[in-house]
Amino acid sequence: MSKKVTTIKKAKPAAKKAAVKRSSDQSGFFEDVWEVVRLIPKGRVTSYGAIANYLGTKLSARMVGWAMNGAHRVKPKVPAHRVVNRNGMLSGKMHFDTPTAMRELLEKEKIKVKNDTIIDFKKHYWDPMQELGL
DNA sequence: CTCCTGACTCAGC
DNA sequence: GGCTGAGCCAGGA
Repeated sequence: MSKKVTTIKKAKPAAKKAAVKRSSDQSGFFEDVWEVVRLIPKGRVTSYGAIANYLGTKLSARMVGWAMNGAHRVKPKVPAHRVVNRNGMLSGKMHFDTPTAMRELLEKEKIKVKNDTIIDFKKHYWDPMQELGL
């Protein structure tokens, strides 16, 4: 059975934003992700794989996105809008308050976004290992 | 405790 | 060159 197939669900409900339990904030892994994301300079973007690789979990870029899931409830604001998939597509825009919030924020950073995809993504690409120094 | 899903990515067809 | 399948880890039901 495997997966659910490729039918990508676009219209996804806002889901529950409540149910916020700050009990498991010791994940460590999550904090690391948020920290790296917060280190992303303005006008720069990075991919999940880059962060995952920097953390050493390159084999699981998913976890990075998972960490973002909690980024909404973290105290310091996490520029999740600067984190996109390796394609530069705003995959997580649907998880923002509004589907256009991510694009608005990116455009505010002088980053061109077209069709939910960052133009010249490679140019705005910010590698934590390269900038932070492995 | 078990099963599944999930903001990804790579490899295979 | 686009789509399918499988792998990864962690948290929620």
